[in-house]
Amino acid sequence: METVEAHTFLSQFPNFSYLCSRNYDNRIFTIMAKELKELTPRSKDYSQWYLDIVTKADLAENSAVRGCMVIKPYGFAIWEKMQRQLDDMFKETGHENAYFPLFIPKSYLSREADHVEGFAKECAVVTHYRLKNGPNGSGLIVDPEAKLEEELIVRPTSETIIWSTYKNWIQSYRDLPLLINQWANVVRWEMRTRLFLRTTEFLWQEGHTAHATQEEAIAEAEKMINVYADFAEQYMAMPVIKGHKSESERFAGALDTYTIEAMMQDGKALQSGTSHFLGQNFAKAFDVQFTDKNGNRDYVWATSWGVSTRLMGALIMSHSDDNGLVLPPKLAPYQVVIIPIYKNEEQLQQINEKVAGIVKGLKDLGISVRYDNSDNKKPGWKFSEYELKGVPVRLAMGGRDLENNTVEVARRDTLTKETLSCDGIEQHIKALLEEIQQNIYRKAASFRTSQTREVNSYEEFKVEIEKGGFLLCHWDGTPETEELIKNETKATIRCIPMEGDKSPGRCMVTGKPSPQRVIFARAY
RNA sequence: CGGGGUGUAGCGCAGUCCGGUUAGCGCACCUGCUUUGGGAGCAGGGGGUCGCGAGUUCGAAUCCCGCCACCCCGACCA
Repeated sequence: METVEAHTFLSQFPNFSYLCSRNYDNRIFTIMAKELKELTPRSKDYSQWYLDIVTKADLAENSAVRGCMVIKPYGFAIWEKMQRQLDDMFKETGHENAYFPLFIPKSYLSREADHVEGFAKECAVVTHYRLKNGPNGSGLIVDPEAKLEEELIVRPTSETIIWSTYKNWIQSYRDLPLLINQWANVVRWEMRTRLFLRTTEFLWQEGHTAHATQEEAIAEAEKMINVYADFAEQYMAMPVIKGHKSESERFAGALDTYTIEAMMQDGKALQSGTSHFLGQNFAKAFDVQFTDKNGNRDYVWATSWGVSTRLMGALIMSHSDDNGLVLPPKLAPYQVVIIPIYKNEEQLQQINEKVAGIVKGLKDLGISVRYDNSDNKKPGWKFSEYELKGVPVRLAMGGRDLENNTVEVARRDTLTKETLSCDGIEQHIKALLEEIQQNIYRKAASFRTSQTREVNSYEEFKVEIEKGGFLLCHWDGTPETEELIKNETKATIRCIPMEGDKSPGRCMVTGKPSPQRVIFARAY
């Protein structure tokens, strides 16, 4: 794929300049610009559209916040919907929320060998606790007198601080299982960032559980990957494949990592959530033992699992089209927007009255609705605005509708519209929202199916991987073969699927036996 | 850390090679009138240390030197 400068790209495809913002922030978002180019079927000469979701942090041109992002109110409303739903699902599965410190003493991080190796390279470190005025008015400087005895790490993930706390919480089998979730921000100083998908600071939830037995911990890890898959499919309308990570793609410190993998509209894979079986590694590193029913001491068994604001990127990249966002009704901050079309104040009053009844009817059915009768924007402007924001259903009411007792109903997913009677419109819209939710999912699922294929030889693989999508192949299970394929094709094993065809075969590279096909793809 | 590129109005850009009126254009913003069923039209208006510093010159956005910032590609990664 050719390389295109972000601004050049955006000037060619101006309706994707919703990746820019207007009047808030002057940075272009180069997120996905190259990839989204493939998704741009047409182009209108709009030059200033923006999507009120996110801006890249621009704090005094400070490179220290490079790769961070500011989520604007509308974007955060989407995140809140996701967060609330996930939180409900965690609670239904017996988890409780708690909050742990942002700072982790450096020594904690080094307790678990694999863990430190995985994260040490990308940690933000606090070394001092005070500033002072520099000599000759040179401004604020770090006070060299205020050096910390032990540096503090800004958490890249919270295993270490949480397990050092669990040590004090767990004495007996009666304290188990311990099922805790934390909503928090974490920092990973990646060399290269991508908006939403890999920001330096991000919001996420991390669950950390402790169990009396290995079986119970494994069951927990599986349970949570299923929760994530349900959320992705039922709420985000994004089909995912559940599976195990290969050894080399595993979380630092885990014995097994479960993942859900989604396919974006450019055919690339996005790891959308992970759940880890940690064995007794952290229990041993932090000396968390309990006494069982028989009076024996043993280390507890652990899991951790998380999803992040990356899911917002996944949502955008799964469904968006040339007119902007397409939100599944279950996650839309408002599911219906109503726009009046009027020639004068008197007519607006009539429409206001008519619409009030519809708004009430919709709200009674649990549908979130916004009536935008602001008079500083024209109807056409509003139409485009709410399309950009991905509002699933738009109603328009004007003079003609007043006379005929009708309303115009437009759906975002298909961009079609029809004029319907106001009688029973609320029930119709309720059904329509469900239909849109399903249709978005169907569309994504059939796309994924069309981009997934079995490949049996490495020669064929090298050709097919260039076309994108998921390739189902036999692999001999060794890190060496995996590494070879990655180096030669940039494709990685996304997962070893938990479901589907499990017939054995022979590795496409080495010819050695393979128990089942695994998914290869290029990934974000 | 390597390779490439870019800094000019709130945003997107032209102008730089080849120095020369008061630095332009589109969008956005403000005012007025007409409009309102897919991002309105016309008229008028406001807004600039040309990334920063030093130099060459009668004269620098433009040439030279130094610095800074940001973006893309790669290594790394959720």
